[in-house]
Amino acid sequence: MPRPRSLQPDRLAAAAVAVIDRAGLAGLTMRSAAQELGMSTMALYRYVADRDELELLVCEWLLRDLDTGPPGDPIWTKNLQTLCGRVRRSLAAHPQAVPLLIANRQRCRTVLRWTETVLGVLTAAGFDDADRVIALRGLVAYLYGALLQESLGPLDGAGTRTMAALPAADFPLLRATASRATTVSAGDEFAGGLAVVLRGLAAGQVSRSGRGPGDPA
Amino acid sequence: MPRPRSLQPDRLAAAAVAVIDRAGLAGLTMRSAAQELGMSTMALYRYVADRDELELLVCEWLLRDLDTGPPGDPIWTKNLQTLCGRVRRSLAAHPQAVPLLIANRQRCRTVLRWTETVLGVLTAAGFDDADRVIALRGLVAYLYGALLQESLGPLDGAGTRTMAALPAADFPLLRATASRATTVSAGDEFAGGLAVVLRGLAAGQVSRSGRGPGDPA
DNA sequence: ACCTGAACACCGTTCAAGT
DNA sequence: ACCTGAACACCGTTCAAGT
Repeated sequence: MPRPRSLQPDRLAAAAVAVIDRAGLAGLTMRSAAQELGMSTMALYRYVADRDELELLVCEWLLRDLDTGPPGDPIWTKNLQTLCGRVRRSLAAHPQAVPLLIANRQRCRTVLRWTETVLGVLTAAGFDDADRVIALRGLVAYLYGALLQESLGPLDGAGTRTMAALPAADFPLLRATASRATTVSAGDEFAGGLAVVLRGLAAGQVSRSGRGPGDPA
Repeated sequence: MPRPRSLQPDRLAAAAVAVIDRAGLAGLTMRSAAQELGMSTMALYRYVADRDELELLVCEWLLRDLDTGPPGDPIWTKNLQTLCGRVRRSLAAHPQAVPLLIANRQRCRTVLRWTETVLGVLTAAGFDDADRVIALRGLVAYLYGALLQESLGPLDGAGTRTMAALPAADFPLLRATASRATTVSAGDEFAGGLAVVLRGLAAGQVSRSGRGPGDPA
């Protein structure tokens, strides 16, 4: 006697995100997600093959409203700014989920569509071949790093306060900068760093040196 | 009858890193680290209070040879390039440990000393107040993001190959870029992206706009 | 077909016991 | 003091059973 499915995948993802928001990423388990839905743990396996698939479902759910279309501004750096800002906006309400998105970035279809659009902007701006690879990876490295910093250690968080209390003799600049940091908003920090990267991209072709600074001499 | 300690903290950290290199970050457990040393699991708790402290020990061990002194080049961007390259070099042999370092970045003394030196370079270059905060956080965001990308998805890794096999109709640029990416070395990628950020920093004062692109309108 | 609960092999950590 | 092993409360997942 077949019963109808009691769950939409959307509800499962939303429940998992609710757990993350309340208990952190470490608090998300198959058991806690099931409990959030009032189901047995094993019932989840009707909807996802394993925990990995649940994480992917969460990523798609987080980005469900992400506009991956080209912004269409005549200035290409402005388009990249908009595209990065949209991702940040999608995650703003769920900062603790950021590491989960980064881990699943290469399998999440929405991320792939977003990346295709970013590449369209870069291509129209004249980037090609290895330069386009480096421009994309550099931009995305900043985006992930910035979102991760916001997620793990907000500027007004405990880590910053700890640094502001460091011994002045050993860490004078770190102390001063950490104190000042508490007055910089997360939005200004993100926008300011992104402006640096975009100015660097606009300033010319990217490097094509043979050896990186971290490579063996 | 007191027995002498059978272990130096260094040996514990080295054993934990050996496990990470062999079995990945998920493979590091109190049990696996103890087994690597031929001790009982609980013996480790003579040397660290908990798993968190073991992770911190690993971070300090990974950076034990990191030179945190100012490079002393007359060109300040070159100094930042050197300082970032040193960190990358310290982690080159242990890529799987990168997420662990990022998670512990605010408690690791070596990271703090490195940051103090970076701030010295930025200060000498004329950065101050909020601009210095944003320059530091932007540079570090790139550094963490780039190391994380190298750690989680190397340019010649499975994720890139998957993207290169995407349907050409939906992802033409992503396909082409992923194919091209396999021919870009990790060192060139890191150096190229870093050059973008440094060029952006050198190009002028950082942004002081009131609202970020990911903030609510 | 959908859902459940017991069970298995893990995990970090507490605690009492051995030398 | 240093180290051990059993035990507890977790975890993801397998499997047999219920409706």
